Amino acid sequence: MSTRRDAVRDTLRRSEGFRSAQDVYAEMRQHGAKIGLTTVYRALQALADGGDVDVLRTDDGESVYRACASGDHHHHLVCRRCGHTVEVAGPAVERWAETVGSEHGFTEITHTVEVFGTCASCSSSVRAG
Amino acid sequence: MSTRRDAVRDTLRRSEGFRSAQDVYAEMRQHGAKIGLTTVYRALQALADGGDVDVLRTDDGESVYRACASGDHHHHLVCRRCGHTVEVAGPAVERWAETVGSEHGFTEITHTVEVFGTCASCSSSVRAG
DNA sequence: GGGGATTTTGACAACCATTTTCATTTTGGC
DNA sequence: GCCAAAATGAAAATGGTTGTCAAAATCCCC
Repeated sequence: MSTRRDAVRDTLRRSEGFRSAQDVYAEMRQHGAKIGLTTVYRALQALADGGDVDVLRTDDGESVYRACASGDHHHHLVCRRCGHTVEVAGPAVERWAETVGSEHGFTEITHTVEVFGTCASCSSSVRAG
Repeated sequence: MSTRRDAVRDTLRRSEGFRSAQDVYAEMRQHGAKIGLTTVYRALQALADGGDVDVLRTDDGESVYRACASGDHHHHLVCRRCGHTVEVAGPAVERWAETVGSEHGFTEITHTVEVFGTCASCSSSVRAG
């Protein structure tokens, strides 16, 4: 009985980058899906809790979601113009975080790492335009 | 005429970790300062724009501010229990972000890195309590 | 299938940090 | 002192997100 949740996940999978709850809702409605905003929020949360999608916060405080290919721990390289996202691994960063944390006596160390930039196609279209 | 702004900065300096705008406002009022919430927000923004304070977002979307000792680029090791914060440098991370970005054709690369953990005194008080 | 308990759904209201508005106060220049 | 420009702050607006609660769908045991 998770038709709705599956629909939300599918919508997310079809997207290249991170999408907000409101985005997902609008897109689903546009495609004729009969679903409420509340349910989209709940589905997104459940998906995030279950580790099926990754969440991050934009600079203006919106939560954005993405169905990632890898279930393993990874980070994101996000185009700040078009939102195109590449999943990247960073073993060096993992080790660094762990080291710097324990050097200062911290335990149960976690970290957030996101890399932003302008992707190749966006920088060429800027030059062209 | 930046008495207010200076007062906000001073309040921030007296804090160990990151504080929200509402925190700063409440504390200033408690100490008898005559200042409005709007002004605290404005001062915090100006300070952040000028690079005098660092900003980050909590998991629940609140913006929190900190007057950092170093004006240079650095990251934070934050205790998730008491908020105690240590400024850390990560040259390896800087290089990694730059490398991973250009490998994928991205330019104008920036990054956000935060490390969370439980600090020594918090983990010992948990064991004791 | 039937019936009742349980879960899911979604329209709407409530929340709450943050921003905007706008009238008042303060400041700086002369 | 006087005026224009900037700063201030109380109150209202904003907007993403969450809570409420009644209706609808689903499950489960018979």
